[in-house]
Amino acid sequence: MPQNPKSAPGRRTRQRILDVTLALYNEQGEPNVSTSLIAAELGISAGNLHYHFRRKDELSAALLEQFVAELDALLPPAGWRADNVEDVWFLLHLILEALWRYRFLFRDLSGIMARDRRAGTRLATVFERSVQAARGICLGLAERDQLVATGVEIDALSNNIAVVALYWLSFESARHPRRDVAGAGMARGVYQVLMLVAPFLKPEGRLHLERLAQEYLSREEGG
Amino acid sequence: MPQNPKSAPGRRTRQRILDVTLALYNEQGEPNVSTSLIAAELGISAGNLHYHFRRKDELSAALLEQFVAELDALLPPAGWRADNVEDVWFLLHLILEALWRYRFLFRDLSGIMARDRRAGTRLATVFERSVQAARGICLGLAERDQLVATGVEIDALSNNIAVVALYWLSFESARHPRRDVAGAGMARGVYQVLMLVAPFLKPEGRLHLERLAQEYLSREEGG
DNA sequence: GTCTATATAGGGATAGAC
DNA sequence: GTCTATCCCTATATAGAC
Repeated sequence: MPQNPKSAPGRRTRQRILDVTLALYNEQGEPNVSTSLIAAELGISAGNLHYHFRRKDELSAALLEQFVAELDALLPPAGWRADNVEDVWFLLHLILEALWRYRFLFRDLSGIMARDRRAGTRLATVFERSVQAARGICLGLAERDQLVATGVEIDALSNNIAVVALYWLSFESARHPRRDVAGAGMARGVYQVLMLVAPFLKPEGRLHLERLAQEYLSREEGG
Repeated sequence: MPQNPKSAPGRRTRQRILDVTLALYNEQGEPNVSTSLIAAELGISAGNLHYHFRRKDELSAALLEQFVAELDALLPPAGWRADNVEDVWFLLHLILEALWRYRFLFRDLSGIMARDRRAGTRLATVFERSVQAARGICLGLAERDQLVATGVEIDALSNNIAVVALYWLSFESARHPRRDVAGAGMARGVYQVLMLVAPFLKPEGRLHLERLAQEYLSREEGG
């Protein structure tokens, strides 16, 4: 693709800033990262940084937008129903990857919401959609006679799926400071979520899941 | 109780500072609360505040100690086993109350750990003990033939109990910004945790639990 | 678009009087 | 123990040259 030497570098700089900022936020937490640090890390001046993003919260807001966009693309639409356990597995894996990439957001959730009300609404929407996706998993498997549960149970289960999926990585890194959580942590997260569903599966599906799980976990923890 | 007018006011001031700081941290997040704000809120000078706590992190650390102490007193000892579902219910309720009182900690978990390694270790220990307490619930009910699950299932279940118990309140307040989460939120949290255990209970215990749950939830949401 | 230099604010922390 | 006054530093943000 041809690149206009006038405009293309600008776009790339903007994106480079976003990338580096995301990395720093994830490492040290948004409140602990100063604009000067970001600029230094990029090898540009603070002034230049402010040319691209006038204020720090514009930068943070842009990252939040990226996150919401990525998760929005991943989360299935409103009426969606899961087909089978393998699909659920794969979907969960993609979602946990996205959560890991933007894990800084989960550090100061209420702080973000307190400072910027629009951001809060945005996050609340994503959370709500997550619960709905979880419902889609349960209802889909129920409609295909793979899962048996009452309405009340599905309600509770959907909530618990969302909580474990969203917070598993935070939980793991809090529990094991200075351990690299990324790879095995995500596999384990998917596993934990599916173990929520397992008790409601019919015996054959449950066995199938357990076999999948063991294989998956050993592969991830070995590699 | 007789109070020495020389020493008693000092002790009370120190505690008043801790109380007000805790409230502000919970409302606005630790990084967003300045020492001057704390002093203003208390109606004392910044200098006086620094007389009691030389540096801000000493203040934060003191609050963390309070939290660990309170939770430590609540969490059952290592070899503990649950007797019945009612006890579990009550225990969970007390724990969620403590988590709610110190909810600011759950905003910037990794930030806290990054800044102060001792604090991180401290929190990791509490998390670990929470998982062990969850195991104590499962194993206790299993030993009394109220619960049926394999070792693998109990492992996964213990982790999930801990995650939901620890993060439920964060989840709820992120999902419903500007709603008062305290009362109904805690009841709902206990309910969600017990719904994790329910599928592994024997039929009679499960029914018993469901009846308890409905009653409890309606009471809390009504009042 | 990028730099250097600078303004301005705010927060943490100290000194010394009362 | 408490106050007032003040210092120092860091961080955000701006101005203007290149």
